[in-house]
Amino acid sequence: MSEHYLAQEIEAKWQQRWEATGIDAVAEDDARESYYCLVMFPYPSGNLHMGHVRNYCLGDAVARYKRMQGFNVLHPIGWDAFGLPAENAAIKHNRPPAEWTYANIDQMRVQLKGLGLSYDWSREIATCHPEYYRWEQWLFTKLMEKGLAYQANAEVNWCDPFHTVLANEQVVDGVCWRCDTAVQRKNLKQWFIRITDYAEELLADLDTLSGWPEKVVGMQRNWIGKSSGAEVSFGLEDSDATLDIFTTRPDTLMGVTYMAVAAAHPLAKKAAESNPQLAAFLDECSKISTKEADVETMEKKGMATGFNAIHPITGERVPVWVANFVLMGYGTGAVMSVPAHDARDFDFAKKYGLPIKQVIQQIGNVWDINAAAFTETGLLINSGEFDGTPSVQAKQDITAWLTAHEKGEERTQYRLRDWLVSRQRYWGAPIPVIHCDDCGAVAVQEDQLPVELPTHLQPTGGASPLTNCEAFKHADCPTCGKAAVRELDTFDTFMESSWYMNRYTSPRDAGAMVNADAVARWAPVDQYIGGVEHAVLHLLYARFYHKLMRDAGLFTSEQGGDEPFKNLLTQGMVLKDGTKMSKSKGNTVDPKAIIERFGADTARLFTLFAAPPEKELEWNDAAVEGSYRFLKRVWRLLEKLDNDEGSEDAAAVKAIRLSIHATIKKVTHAFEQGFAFNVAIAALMELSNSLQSYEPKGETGAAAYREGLQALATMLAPFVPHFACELGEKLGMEEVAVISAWPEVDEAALIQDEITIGVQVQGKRRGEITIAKDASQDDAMAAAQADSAIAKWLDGMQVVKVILVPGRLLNIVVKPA
RNA sequence: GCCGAGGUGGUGGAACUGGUAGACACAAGGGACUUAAAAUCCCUCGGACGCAAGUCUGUACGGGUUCGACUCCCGUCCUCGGUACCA
Repeated sequence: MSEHYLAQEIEAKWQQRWEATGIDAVAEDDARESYYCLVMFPYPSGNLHMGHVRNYCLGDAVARYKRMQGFNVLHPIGWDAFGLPAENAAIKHNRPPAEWTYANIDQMRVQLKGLGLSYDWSREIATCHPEYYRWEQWLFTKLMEKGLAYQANAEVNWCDPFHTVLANEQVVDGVCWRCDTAVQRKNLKQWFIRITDYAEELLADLDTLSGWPEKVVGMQRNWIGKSSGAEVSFGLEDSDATLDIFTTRPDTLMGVTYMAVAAAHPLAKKAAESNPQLAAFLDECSKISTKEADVETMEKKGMATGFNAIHPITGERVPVWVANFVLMGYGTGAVMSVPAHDARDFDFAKKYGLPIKQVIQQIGNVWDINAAAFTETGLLINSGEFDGTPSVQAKQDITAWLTAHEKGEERTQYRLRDWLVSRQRYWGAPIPVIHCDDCGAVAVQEDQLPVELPTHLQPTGGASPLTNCEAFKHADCPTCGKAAVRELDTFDTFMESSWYMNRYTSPRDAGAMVNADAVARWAPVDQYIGGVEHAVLHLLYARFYHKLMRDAGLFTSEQGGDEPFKNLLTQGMVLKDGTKMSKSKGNTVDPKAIIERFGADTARLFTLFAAPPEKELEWNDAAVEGSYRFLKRVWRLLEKLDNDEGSEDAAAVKAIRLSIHATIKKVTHAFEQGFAFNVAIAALMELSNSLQSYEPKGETGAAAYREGLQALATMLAPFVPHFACELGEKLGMEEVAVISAWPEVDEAALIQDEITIGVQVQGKRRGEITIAKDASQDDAMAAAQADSAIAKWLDGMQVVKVILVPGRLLNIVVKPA
């Protein structure tokens, strides 16, 4: 038996066999317990990149392991097929995005199959199919009925030369990526979904997500950003209008020395009418991108409007300024400024010579208020009747005062904003609305769905081609029948990726968005796996959408749960040269080359071995070959399979069986606790090394060797399924990657009579001793004293304390006698 | 800026609940086999001193807690991800 390991041949053989037997398709009537393993579906960019490979190898390892544990595993795949890159490619190659997208899907499907991933291909979906997005349109019309979808104005990045809206990604250093022109803010009427109505539930249910990484739960909690404070109404001099603001620090209200409003605030616009300098400043403010990072890191600037607000308690006049960091649409577009107790207000006041009035005194210390803002809590000063009150109490007292005088009230505020779902783009799902001059925005009726996107249009880089597509544009008003026009915006692609996990449970259902029985059978997803970059947006929208679907009556809490993903594994990025591998950075590694050279199993093994799943993986071409060499070494273990010459060696058999079963325990633990596959594979390598140096002697010796090889083949199956199946076949086993059961630990094999532990003196390692497994502290101490290497450190010393950590070490604390 | 994560040999990483730092690999160097090469096998491999035995030192940096700290606490620096129109 000296055949070579021929990866390509083996992989083709097993892939054909799996496809022919349809082994990965799940049956609804299967009696086994259900398990739903989901990987984040890919955007069909055309080529599988290493991030995909990592994601899908992790998912496949989990799915295969669960199958081997006896579960009926749903493991589906599909395509997140709408999006900006298709439009960019369409412009570049002068062919419609649909053509490009479908060609990419075909290409990537072949690549995925080449990796030997155990997907149920009969459930494949693509979000650009009308049969898919029609249900998203349907749900949107239901949300309109409930008032959960609405229209409002919002600012976008506008490129004037191209006459188009720019995505944040297309704004580089404040200018358009293609023409280098400074972007402008433009106010457009857009569609929103009221995710803020669900803020409280989205926040509360985070506590139920025990199977999620704490960091993701924390990030979502911060993103939702619940804060309590007060809404305060400032008067306006010579006007009946008020200037309303929200503050989390009503205790600092007496320290307000100016107000700041957004450039787009009506008050700012009004002031600019008679002030050309201010008008120029507002124009300057409109040339900042809408990215939060840009807004927060730019130089803070402002200008007085000439208007004055009236302080609600003192009645004093407070100047109103325009500030470039205050944004219209976040809250009321106005803030109160307390330079003494807010770092940003402090810097702004210093810059423009505005007064700084300290109203909170640090307890037990004198704070130099001219050096820095004091942003913690303390005792009130300079606050009239509130003097001497602690901050916490003052928050309540001042809010109560405002409430009593009808100048404010207690309020809870969320950082979370409503979800803006309309995009001024072509390659997306049409928003199912018709605009009628008489009836306004009317939802398309259910029997008229889907509103199909014309797929033949060619984007030009300017306005969406839908705006010129007469055939699409015109429709009759569903209410009055008059000629009207369709909504020409399309949905944010996060809409499609927010509910695909539920659609997979009944992907071909033509009569409903999801089938409640199928949801009951599979949902929620038992294990979701995807990139950590989705920790907030995608994962928050999907949680929200799941609740929307539940509340639309598509399934009940009992059937589908209140949360879509029970357990979450956020894999780290695949990096090259220390930065995210991405097409736009041109630092991608093509998995194809690795598969062609070493085979899919080597590619799979390496991506799982090179780093723990949740950590970033720094790509290293040279290290891949090591994984290949490991497979070859395992392969050669077959050569000793039928050896049994020599006389039985009970000690060697005991040692190898200990090694086998300790490995089973370790690898199983990796699957059950946190998916440390890199450590699991290292353990399998150690077992392989042990088997390599082991000499099978006699009948029991050969039997132990076979046991070890079979365990190795079985445990390799989730990682390198083709290799494991071939190895298993040569060992006379059933198809290990699909049928065989996961090996069980023989506890008897793990029992050791003697163990070796380290010995420390003063916490420093000075030697080791071999003692009985259950030796007492005195026995261990005696053994240590009998060891000359250790004894010399005890010479002339008095033992103060002895610490025995069972199975680990002995630490002897001494002092000079 | 804000939120989150991370920093351990030349490299990727391991180290259980605070308990022998560097498992398992990669790279490198040396050797065996070979006419030669590939493949394979064996040895060395954090740093300093030392012929060696060994001793000291070492987990980004500075402090602290502890019999004992990569692990816990305080502070600093750096890198990466997200930051609502990339997906």
